[in-house]
Amino acid sequence: MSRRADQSATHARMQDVAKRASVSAMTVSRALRAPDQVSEKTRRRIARAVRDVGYVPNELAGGLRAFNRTKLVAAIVPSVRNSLFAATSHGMSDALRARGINLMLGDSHYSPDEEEDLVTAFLAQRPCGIVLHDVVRSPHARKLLLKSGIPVVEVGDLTRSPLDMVVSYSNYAAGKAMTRHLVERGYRRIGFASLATAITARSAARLKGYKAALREAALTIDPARIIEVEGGFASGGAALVKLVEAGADAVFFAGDVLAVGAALECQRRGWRVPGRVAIASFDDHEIAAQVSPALTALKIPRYEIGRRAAELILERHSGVKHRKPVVIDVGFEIIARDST
Amino acid sequence: MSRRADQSATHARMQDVAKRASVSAMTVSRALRAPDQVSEKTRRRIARAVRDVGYVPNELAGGLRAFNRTKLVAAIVPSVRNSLFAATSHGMSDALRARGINLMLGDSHYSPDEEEDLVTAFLAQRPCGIVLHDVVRSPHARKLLLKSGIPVVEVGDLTRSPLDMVVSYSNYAAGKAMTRHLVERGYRRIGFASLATAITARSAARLKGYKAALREAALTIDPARIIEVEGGFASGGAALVKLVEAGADAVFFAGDVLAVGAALECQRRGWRVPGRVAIASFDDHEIAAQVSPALTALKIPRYEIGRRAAELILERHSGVKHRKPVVIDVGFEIIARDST
DNA sequence: TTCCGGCATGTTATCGATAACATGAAATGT
DNA sequence: ACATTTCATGTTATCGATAACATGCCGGAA
Repeated sequence: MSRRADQSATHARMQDVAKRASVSAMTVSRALRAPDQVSEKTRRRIARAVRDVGYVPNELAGGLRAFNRTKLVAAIVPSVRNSLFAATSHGMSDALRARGINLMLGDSHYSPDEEEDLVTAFLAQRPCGIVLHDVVRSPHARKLLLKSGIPVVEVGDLTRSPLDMVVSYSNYAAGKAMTRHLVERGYRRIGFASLATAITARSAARLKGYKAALREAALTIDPARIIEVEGGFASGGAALVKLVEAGADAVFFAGDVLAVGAALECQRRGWRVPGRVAIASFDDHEIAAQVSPALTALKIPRYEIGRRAAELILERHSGVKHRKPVVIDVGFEIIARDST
Repeated sequence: MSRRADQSATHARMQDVAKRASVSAMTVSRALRAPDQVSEKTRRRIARAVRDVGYVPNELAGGLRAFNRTKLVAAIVPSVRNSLFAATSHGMSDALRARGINLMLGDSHYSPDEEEDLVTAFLAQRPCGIVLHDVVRSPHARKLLLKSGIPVVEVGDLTRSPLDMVVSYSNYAAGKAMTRHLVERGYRRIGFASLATAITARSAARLKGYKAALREAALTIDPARIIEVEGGFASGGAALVKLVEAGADAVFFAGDVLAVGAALECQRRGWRVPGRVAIASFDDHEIAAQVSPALTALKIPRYEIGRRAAELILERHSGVKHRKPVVIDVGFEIIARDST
């Protein structure tokens, strides 16, 4: 009896397929990866043997020998619960599946420590690419990523000096553009609500854009009209109330689903939007167009970002030498609706 | 010069660390995985060498030799965009990270073909566990999963005969319970809207529950008051209008975010809820409590499901022999709010 | 006929880590 | 003091596939 007595709970090996098809393992390997190098007849025999034994290639072994890589792209998001990242992941996944590459997904919970752990854990799996949905703060993690030689794409914000490549819109420009939009509509006491700027660099960039637009319009920047809150619908409602009490005639919600929460709060209170207060949203969630009034929002091409990021990784793999650093600005768009 | 001339774009190997610390590779291996087998002094020397060269273990090689598995759990969801699956993934991820295990995520787009491809692709990576968010329809995929000997957890619906293990609530029982709730509140012409029952077995089970409850209450089942729609807010609104026109005095939305969309539609039209029509939601999204009126909904412990699924996989790995089949019912709860 | 070249297939070495076994020194027991 | 265990470490073989090289066969050019 062979060393493989415990047949039941084990995968068939290429060797098993080979024996069944009366060829060598190498021929099986070729039949699967380079069918044109194998004669029609043996190829058919092998295909049958593969099905008969239920053979599933071992990418662990194959990847190790062939390029010391798996056919997986690692993605690290600050929070899997956030549907924005889901859209980007979706774009990546679509672009990668065509090439037989799958996704490894990790959640850093907005923590630099967890981010560093994840980077290490993922690098250990030898992915063929890495996508980071936020700026990498840990210096050690940056060092490891650089050293790895693996294509890295950052998609959180449009930095000028990416680790390797970046695909994004500019949070600064977007924050500025939307604020300018509010100024143009005649609002003068514009409030700003976002997630904690200390933990997400994106929020900080948006805030800078907001301030720049106000300065440009010679409006005063009132700290009482700038607040940071947790994510979530309820939180948006609370923020709105606070800002209106601070005298805001419009509020720019630069985070998560805050704006929708604010709009719902207004409905409950019977506040007219605009009129009592205008509302602008950073992200164009499907629901932003459904509440009444429909919300003015920034449309960020999230899916597109994922797709382009994946394509960059694939290009790098097929030997394209990018002129570094690679910085791709996908832009954004303001969808003016009834809330401003 | 060694075969490793191209230092820049390559990972350091255990051998490199070993040389630097003047020990054998095996000692490095032990220092990392079983530190108590290595003396304090050499352990420190190795730790320093690891940092100096920026060594990241190669799980490809390690996994191959040690157990022919990676430290990854594969999860297949029908759609990554759906935040319900995000909650479950989150629960899994939290439970797994503590053991250094990460997540591989695939999106089947509700297609059995893609599901089969994904199962194959994931099995090829030799994950240490698999979680399926839907019933596996492809017989070939089922065969492969069984043969693999890898712990498999299904979390889509509470089937009596899982492939291996199942952690879920009963879609049938939930559909029945919510319908009964509506009956008890006095509604007699209860409509039902869900995603296509042909493509998601879950929807079909919910529909059966709905019908059973009506039969139990001796109410007629009117096909004109049962419709299938696409997911999304807008879609829910359209469904509501259609069902009200068909004479419904209450609608049970058994899918995605349909109920919220319906509530928003009522706001736009100025329809009183309840009064003109009552609305019940299958899932207790955060937003269901935020719209006015707040929606009656089923609370499904999504996070909990993910956590328990992960724990089952971990148990299996630490040698626990479950008495198969393993069926865990996590139950559900009806949160009665103002919409019914 | 002879020789060369392409085609289908086989053989061997290897990817990087680790299980299994081996070794030598220090510690312990009697 | 000697046998025996314990502990820290080293050596060798191996996981399963594939790169690199080798072989043998057949057909056409010379």
